[in-house]
Amino acid sequence: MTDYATLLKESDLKATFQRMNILSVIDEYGHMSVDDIYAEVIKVHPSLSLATIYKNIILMVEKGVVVEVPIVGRKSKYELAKADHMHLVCTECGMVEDKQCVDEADAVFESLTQEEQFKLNKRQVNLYGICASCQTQKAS
Amino acid sequence: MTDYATLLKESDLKATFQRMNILSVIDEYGHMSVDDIYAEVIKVHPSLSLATIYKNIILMVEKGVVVEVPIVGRKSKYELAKADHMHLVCTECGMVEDKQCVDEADAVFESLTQEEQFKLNKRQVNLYGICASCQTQKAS
DNA sequence: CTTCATGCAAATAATTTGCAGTAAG
DNA sequence: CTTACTGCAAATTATTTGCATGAAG
Repeated sequence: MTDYATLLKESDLKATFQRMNILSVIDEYGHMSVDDIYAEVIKVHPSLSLATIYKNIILMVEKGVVVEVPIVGRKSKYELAKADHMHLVCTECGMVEDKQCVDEADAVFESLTQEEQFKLNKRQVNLYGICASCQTQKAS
Repeated sequence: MTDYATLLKESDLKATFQRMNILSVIDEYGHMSVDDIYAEVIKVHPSLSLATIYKNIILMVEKGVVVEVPIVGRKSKYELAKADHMHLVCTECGMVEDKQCVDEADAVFESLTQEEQFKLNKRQVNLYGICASCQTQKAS
């Protein structure tokens, strides 16, 4: 994914310099909070305002370009919309890693919710723990 | 669960009127945001302050008495600590319902993370969709 | 051109903190 | 008694909004 302009236009959003910057930062790092995005983006475009990030995150989430990933004990992060997947979340360093969904599990969720007349739209699986890198650091 | 006093003392927290109120409200409704708790609790104890709720939620989460449930597009809710389970979250009305975990899925998560040297501590599964009651309301 | 987006500053909402007064154990 | 907890008000942080200017299509 590099063509953020097309992505934006397909969602009826003008392809501004600012929006493309925001998307590219999210894309590059994978999972970013509003503050993370701001910190990165002003390196390239120092006058880009926090308000613009807030406004655009809200818009892009509405349009489905970007997805919110709420996390225990931290501010939400945002990622580019993509195929359903799970998250490994390190409770030490905050790192978030994508992990492919497991069909077996998905099938179970599907049937579970159907029993209950619940119309399932979106699955969110976050696995919290300590990443390999933080484990070795703690050991030392 | 009714003995909030014991629960608190076991966690080295004084069993104050305020804390027992907060716990009983969470217990009664299942999943409550800070504001929800405040709205309920002042019915019984009108002078109980929001600050007290914030301070205690933080404390009780640290002590493991209460658990944060972060939710897409809304403020986090809190529930009493209990056996691992999943959540059905209605994106219309915000209702959250507990649903028992599925052993098969858990086993998969366990092995998936082990491969990766990730030390898994806590699983969080949120299934977003529309609850039966909101579906019938929309139909009408 | 026309419409929508940006940036700033100001407004609002959310959360945290300090501290004097209370209550729990 | 002693220590920890509460409530209030003030401080901070987070998020939203209004509006004049500027850029996209």
